[in-house]
Formats: sequence, structure tokens, C-alpha cells
Amino acid sequence: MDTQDCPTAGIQAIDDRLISFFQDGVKMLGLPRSVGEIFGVLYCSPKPLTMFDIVDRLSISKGSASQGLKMLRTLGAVREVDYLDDRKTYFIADVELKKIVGGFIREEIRPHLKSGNQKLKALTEELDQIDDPEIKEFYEERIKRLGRWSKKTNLVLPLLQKFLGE
Amino acid sequence: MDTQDCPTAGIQAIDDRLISFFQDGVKMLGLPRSVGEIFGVLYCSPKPLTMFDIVDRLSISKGSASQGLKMLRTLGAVREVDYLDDRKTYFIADVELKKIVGGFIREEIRPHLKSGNQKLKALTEELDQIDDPEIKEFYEERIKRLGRWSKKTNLVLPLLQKFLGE
DNA sequence: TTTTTTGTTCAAAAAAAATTGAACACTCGT
DNA sequence: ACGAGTGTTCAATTTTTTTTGAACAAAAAA
Repeated sequence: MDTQDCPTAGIQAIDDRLISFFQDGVKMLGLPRSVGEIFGVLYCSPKPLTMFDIVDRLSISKGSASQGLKMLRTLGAVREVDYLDDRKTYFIADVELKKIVGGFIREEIRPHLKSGNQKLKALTEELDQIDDPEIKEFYEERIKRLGRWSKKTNLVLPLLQKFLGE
Repeated sequence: MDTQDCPTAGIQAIDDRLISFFQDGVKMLGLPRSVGEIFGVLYCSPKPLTMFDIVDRLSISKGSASQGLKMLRTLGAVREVDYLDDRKTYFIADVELKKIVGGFIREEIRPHLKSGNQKLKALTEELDQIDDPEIKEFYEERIKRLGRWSKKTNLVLPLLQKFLGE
């Protein structure tokens, strides 16, 4: 079939653009390109899709699709839904920014902050090793400052989430 | 010299921890590890350092150090200062979170958002190609939604920066 | 001017991250 | 129990990103 005459050709083109939009979007968040593409395909679809639909549309491997969907589910950006054939799993994009942002904060940001905090704590204890009081004071200030950075970031995350959720 | 007996051994250990703290920190932001290390070395130093000092401390190449410092300067995370030998360039870490966050938003986030917006605009114009009014409505809704996401993000950035800057 | 010191650039190498695909596991229908 | 359909895992491969180091440029000292 000539794609020129196909009634879905224009839609394909639009989908391509939307998918590329999400490709860039997730790159900004440090996620793999395929994850953006998968979300994009679901975001463009008025009806639920199976993993096979996605593999087919993007020409990616089953493995990639499976892993990408897994990540999107844990981020809360994609949901399983019941639909038609109940043998297969159907997915839809979750279009609530609030939820997606929340998932990203929970899965990608908080763990980093947490491990950072632990490192800071360990550091504070090592300060005793320093004899020279002037040098000690310098390090104390720097480490305290990092503590403030960390605290502020922790405080700002829920605000961010609230603001972005309408 | 035995590092056990060296009075700076404890400090070295603390510096190592701080540097590793920043290694992780920049990874969260999607910047190369060496950039975090370089910032870390400067953050640990009470006095300005040259590029050579950094190369020496981290055992990285001149090229890496040069590029890393360039990036840190454009982000506003590091500053050149006058010091001792005016043949060399001396650097210090900028410890104002506000400035660093501002630089990151300006250099890393805004450009992405801008190109995203251009894509959305182009998309809106392509909607005419769709004949079926029901499908058209679906796409209109999804594209409008992305526009709202983008707008919100744009609005939240200055707030974020303000909040993090004391 | 010539040499030395300092720093940048960029093609090639190395390292890290993402993707593939085949093997595996599970479940349903027969 | 067996075979077909769905989905996951992970070692190997591919792709992308980062790092290196040698060549180059600029500027000061000799």
C-alpha cells in the first residue's frame, strides 16, 4: 500500500513527531531513549496497546520493550488496563503530570539524595581526625553547607510536585 | 613518605569522600563524572587551584580537566580568580547553590524546553491534515496537554531557583 | 626571535549505557 | 501432560558518551 494514499499516513507523521518529542524529553531526565519512545507511542494512542503493538510500531526488541515498560510502570507513567483479549497485557499512558513527576522524584531523585545524606553523615564523623583547628573549621563549614543544600532540595521536591499537579 | 604518618592523610580521606559525593551528585544531573570530581577538588580546597593541581590530584588528562573546567565555568559553578602566579589561571568553586542551580537551568534545561516548544508549535500546524473529527479531537487534547506541561515547567523554574537561593 | 609555559581542540581509544535476541518461565487451553 | 502464546532475564553486542593525548595556539620569558 502506498503510504501517500493511506488515510493514517498523516497520523503516522504526527505520531512520529510526538514520539520524537518524548525521546528528547526523557533524555533531559536521564532515561534511555527507548523509554521515551514507548511512552510516546502510548501517549499517541486513543486505545490501550500491547507490548507487541509497541515492538511493532517502533521496531525495537521484545527485551527493550519489556524493560522499558517495566521502568515506566515503576515510575507510574504507564498503567496496565483490562481490554479485549485478557490473555495479553494492555497498557495506557498515564497523562497526569503530577503522577509522573511524583514517580520520578520517588524513584530517581530521593534514592540519590538519601545515599548522599548517608555519605554526609559519615563525613561529619571523620572530621575529628583533623588536628589543625583552622583546617577543621574550613571543612566543617563546607560539609554543613552540603547539608543545607540537601535539606533544601528535600524540602523543595514536594512543593515542585504540588505545583506541577495543577 | 608513608601516607600513614603524613599529617594530610586524614584530609586526603575526607577529600576523597567529598569528591565521591560530587561524583554521584553530577551523575544525577546527567553530567560526566569528571566534572563532579573537578568541582569536588575545588570545593575541598581553601585556596585557589590551577588546572595542573586538578590534573595532579585526580590523575585525569589535561584535556578532561580543560573541558570539565570549561563546562563548570559556563554553569557558573566555578570561577577564575587572581592569585600568586599570574601566568597560570586559578580556580575556586562557587559555593552559592542559587548560582549553580541557575546556571544549570539556563544551560541544560531551558534549551531543551525551548526546542520542545518549537516541536509542539510545528505539531499544532500539522493537525489540519487529520480528517476524522474524533481522532483530530483526541490529538488536539494530547498536544494541548503537552503545551500545559511545558508552560508549567517554565513557570516553576524561576520559583525553584528562588527557593533554593536562601 | 626562540624557547618555555599554559591551555585548547579534536580524532582516536576506552568506558559506560542501551539494545538485542535467545533461553527461560509462566499460564492457559486442549 | 503437552503445545501455544505472553512476557522476563541476562550475556553478548551495539551504540553512545567520556576520556585521552598529541598537535596546535597564545603569550610571556629568555
